[in-house]
Amino acid sequence: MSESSPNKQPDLTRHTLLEAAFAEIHRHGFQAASIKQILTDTGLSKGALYHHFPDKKTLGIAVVEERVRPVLAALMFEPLRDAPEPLTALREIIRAKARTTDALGVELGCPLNNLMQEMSPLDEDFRRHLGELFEEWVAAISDALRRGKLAGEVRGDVNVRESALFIVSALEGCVGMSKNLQSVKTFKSCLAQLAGFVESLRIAPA
Amino acid sequence: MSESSPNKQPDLTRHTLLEAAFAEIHRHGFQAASIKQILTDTGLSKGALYHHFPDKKTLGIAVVEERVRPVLAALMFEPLRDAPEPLTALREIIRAKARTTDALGVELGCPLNNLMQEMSPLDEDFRRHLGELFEEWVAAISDALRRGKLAGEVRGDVNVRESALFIVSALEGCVGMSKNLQSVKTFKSCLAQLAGFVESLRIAPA
Amino acid sequence: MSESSPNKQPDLTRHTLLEAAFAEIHRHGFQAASIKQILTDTGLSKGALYHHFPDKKTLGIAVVEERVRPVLAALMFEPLRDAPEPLTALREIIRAKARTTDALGVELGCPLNNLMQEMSPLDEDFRRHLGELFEEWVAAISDALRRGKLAGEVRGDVNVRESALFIVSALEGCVGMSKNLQSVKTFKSCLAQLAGFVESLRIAPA
Amino acid sequence: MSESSPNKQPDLTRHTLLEAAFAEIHRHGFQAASIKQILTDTGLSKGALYHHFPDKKTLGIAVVEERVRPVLAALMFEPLRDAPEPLTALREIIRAKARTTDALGVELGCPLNNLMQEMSPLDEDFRRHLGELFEEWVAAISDALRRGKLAGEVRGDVNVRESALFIVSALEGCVGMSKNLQSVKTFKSCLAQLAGFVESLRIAPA
DNA sequence: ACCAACGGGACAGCCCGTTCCT
DNA sequence: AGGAACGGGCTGTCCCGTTGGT
Repeated sequence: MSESSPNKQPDLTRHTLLEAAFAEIHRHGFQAASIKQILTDTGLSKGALYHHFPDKKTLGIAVVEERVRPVLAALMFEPLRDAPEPLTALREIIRAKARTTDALGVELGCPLNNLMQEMSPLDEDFRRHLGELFEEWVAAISDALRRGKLAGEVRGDVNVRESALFIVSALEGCVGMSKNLQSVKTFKSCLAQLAGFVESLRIAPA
Repeated sequence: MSESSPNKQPDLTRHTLLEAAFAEIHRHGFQAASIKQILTDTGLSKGALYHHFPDKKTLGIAVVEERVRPVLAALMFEPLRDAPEPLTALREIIRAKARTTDALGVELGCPLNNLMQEMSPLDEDFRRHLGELFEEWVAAISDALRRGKLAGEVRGDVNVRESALFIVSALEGCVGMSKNLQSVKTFKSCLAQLAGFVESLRIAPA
Repeated sequence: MSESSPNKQPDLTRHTLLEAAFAEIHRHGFQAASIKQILTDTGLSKGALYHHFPDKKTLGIAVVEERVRPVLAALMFEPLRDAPEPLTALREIIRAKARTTDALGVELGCPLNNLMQEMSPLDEDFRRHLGELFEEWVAAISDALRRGKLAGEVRGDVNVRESALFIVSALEGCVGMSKNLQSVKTFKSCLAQLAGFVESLRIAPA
Repeated sequence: MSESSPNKQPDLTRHTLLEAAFAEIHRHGFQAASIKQILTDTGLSKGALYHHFPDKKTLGIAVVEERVRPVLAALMFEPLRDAPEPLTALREIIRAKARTTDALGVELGCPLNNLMQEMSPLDEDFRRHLGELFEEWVAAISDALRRGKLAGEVRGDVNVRESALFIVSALEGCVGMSKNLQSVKTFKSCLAQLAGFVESLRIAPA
């Protein structure tokens, strides 16, 4: 007790900032994201923000690591980790994505993809962090396909790494396309094609 | 004080501005593109630019219409127009893209895709112009697949529109992915997968 | 014949410019008046304007001399010139002003007054031209009062010059006040008071 | 890089800005008032100003409310408030105004009147704030005249509201006129006429 | 007499980061 | 830990005037 006036929950403040920064960046991109807007949204002040993050760039990278990564992991990596039928699991993830995406999701697109598109050519640090996350994603799918082969689910002639790369690329392409067309419907039909591609990797049932 | 003299080739000035604006936008995105930089690059003045374009946005849209569109048409639309074997032509376009793309092309990505990712959620006018161009692209491929069906080149059960959408989406996804990874090699292997998908639409040879 | 392409009616062009400049200055003041807007309104180009007027300031002074002065003379000076009963004529001018002024007249105020308020402290040339016009006005009323004295219409103890100054000042004050309040009604009641003041200069009827 | 230190007296900074803005606006009008000049005059920075006022317009209105209004109240409203002989007090205010006005006062005119002339037709917010202040002034004089009637100082047939309107209008007209002619002398003789008008409202002494 | 093209400067708005204080 | 005050720079817009041509 009698800890003086400062906030007792610095972690909460940090979390609040991260969340608002994520939303602002998601909406406007990193460069156009306004520090002032984040502050207004949170009701905090410059002092709070610059106490937790030395500058805007560090904040941005923290958003990637602490906000984007966990969500991606929960949605894309975990479900594949121990799936007994990895290929089927992958297909179901894609179908789930198609089902759960709504107008807002289509409007703003994938945060990871947005940031990569914008920042990769501009800043090496951003590129490294984003690239690592992307590689993890590809690796998760590669692993799934590899395990699928061992389980007799995936065709033996499939190039695991290249297929995984293509799947992620095509998925991001579908998100981007639907963002531009602002159409949930085309997003779903596009993902259906991707699910078809995934199925084409399966060993034909006797 | 002004020692200048009116240009006899205003169209050239306009073209010069468009070209420099394209390069600047391609490198930094539209919002971060600097008018001043464009002026420095071209050696022209504020007055010159303001004479040809009322504001930055109009300049940006002019870049889309007068600089991005023609290139895209030449590379992607024209070769499909009268091809006797449309599916093969499409596959060759993809392969050609893979061959001709170098480090710079990978570094900056596809101008159309970049602009769509950045501007579609922010500005309705941009979205409309970019969306139209995108739709033309999809239509060009749809037509090709349709003609391929009539020519007995494409399988009858192929959903023409959906396939075309997916092909363009995946292509843009591949470009974006390689931009992020800054890797020409992965770009090519990713396009190879796409070429494989295209081939999967072909009627199996007897 | 065969006079080549230039406009056959340069005076018309000049007049057109003067008229548009008057309107633009009336609406926004001299400094905020936009050359470009005048050009847009007239459909003419920079070349035309700068052929007839060396710069914006000269244009502004020409508006005063060639557009404001004649109107003021017709409305305020002429009716007093040869009036047999000058004081009554003056009162009638004020009443006529009250009758004929509508919402638009109240909205923008008196062009002469507006320009004097804005430009007198800023530019000596403007001040001189506007001051001369103002003095003419005062002189016209002074003359009327003087002639009214000789005709036994105006009291002998009236300070002719001071009264004239006050009448013009109060008139401009009424215009300005009503412009601010955007009220035609108060303009009229204010002018009624002024008419009352003018009447107070009359010799009391026996 | 910044070697600055936060001010301990933010109110002083705000006051300084307001004062400099008042002077700049008084001299050049609102639209032509230069933010940069205000900053130079005060030795403050863009950031300081932007911290206290969101934009130029807000600054301008704050000048009206916090700088113009109090002065006007002290000079024009207060002396009338509890005066036992309101009409005499009003006359004395006018005479005092004539005595205390010097070349500078004549050169720049009345801040309230200047702003009303310039901004009323251009901006509704300005018009509202300025109009309210103006109405307060008219109300102060109306009250005085009304109380004068009760005290047997003012004639019973005087239209209180209209007379008050006219007095303020004529006063502003006199200020404007003298500003244009840059003449202190004519200002005083003009005010003398106004004082005469005020006296004409008095009940003739038995 | 009139025009398109262009020069160059100024302005308000906005932004990110820093410093002192509590 | 958090807040208010402030620095200083940059951007797009816009504007007035000039020049070679027709």
